[in-house]
Amino acid sequence: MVKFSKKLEYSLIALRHISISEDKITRVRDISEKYNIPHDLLAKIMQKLKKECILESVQGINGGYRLLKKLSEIPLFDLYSFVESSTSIVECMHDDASDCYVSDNCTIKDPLAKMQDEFENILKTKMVSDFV
Amino acid sequence: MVKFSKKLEYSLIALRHISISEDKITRVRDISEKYNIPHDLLAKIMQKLKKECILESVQGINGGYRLLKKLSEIPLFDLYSFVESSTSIVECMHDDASDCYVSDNCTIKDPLAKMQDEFENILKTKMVSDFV
DNA sequence: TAAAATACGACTGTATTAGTCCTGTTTTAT
DNA sequence: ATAAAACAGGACTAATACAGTCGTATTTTA
Ligand code: SF4
Ligand code: SF4
Repeated sequence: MVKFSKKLEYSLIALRHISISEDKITRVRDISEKYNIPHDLLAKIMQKLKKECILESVQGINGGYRLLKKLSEIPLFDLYSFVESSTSIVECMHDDASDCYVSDNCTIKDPLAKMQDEFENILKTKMVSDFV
Repeated sequence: MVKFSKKLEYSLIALRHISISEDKITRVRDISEKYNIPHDLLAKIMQKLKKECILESVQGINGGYRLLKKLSEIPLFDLYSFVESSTSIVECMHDDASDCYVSDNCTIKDPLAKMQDEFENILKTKMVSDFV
């Protein structure tokens, strides 16, 4: 199936929300309550985005998150690859070795590789700001 | 995650194989053995493709499958929608009602819908013959 | 009439995603 | 000081979807 994960959707929603509240520090709880997103899950996504230098965090009782980049400078592909466990449309294109037992006689690898490129290009072309 | 199902890959491999063997009737076993695809699983995929008028079947001891269409006349999208349970990249775009609890406040539906169109256009543009 | 093929529903196993829980650290207001 | 409220993060559980198996029936031919 070709389907985005909730994590990716939640990232988009959260980044959009933070970008709108401008300078102000935004709490995870503000976002999770407004959009009915599970707090703990969203929190971990934000932590991940911090590690990837998209957000910065402030701890403590008045803490929260703030944007480090403009949404127009974040390709959707980045978000996608940060958040998803794999970015390949088929098993054999993962970074680690393939263990597909068809592989040796597989006749469709090359065309699929091209399609993967097309898909990725869409993700690389679109910026997070396109979702605001 | 954005990933094709094995069913779709097996369909492509099988259709390619049948198209190469021209007129001859092809048994499921021929294909499953050659490409290490589980026989029973492939059999059900072929049954599905028969229902969708891509293949015709002959029962009995010399039975098997034969192509009804040219591969260049079968969009990948058709195969995709026959074989996958859902064709939408997010939950709320399924045919049946959405039960995403973000939905009411969701800010990203429209851009995602456009992206879905782009993805589908790739699938509609490519023909199964492009994988031969 | 036995063998070998398709037909098909029900079932099981497995992988991934989604969500929860628990404990820790940091900062601030009181 | 210290309690409250925020981030930090690992471990766990639950839900879902995919992949594969099994059993039985039907069809056809040698
Ligand atoms: S079937 Fe072919 S394309 Fe698919 S995972 Fe295996 S080797 Fe790759
Ligand atoms: S979060 Fe928004 S885009 Fe995603 S499924 Fe829910 S309503 Fe649709």
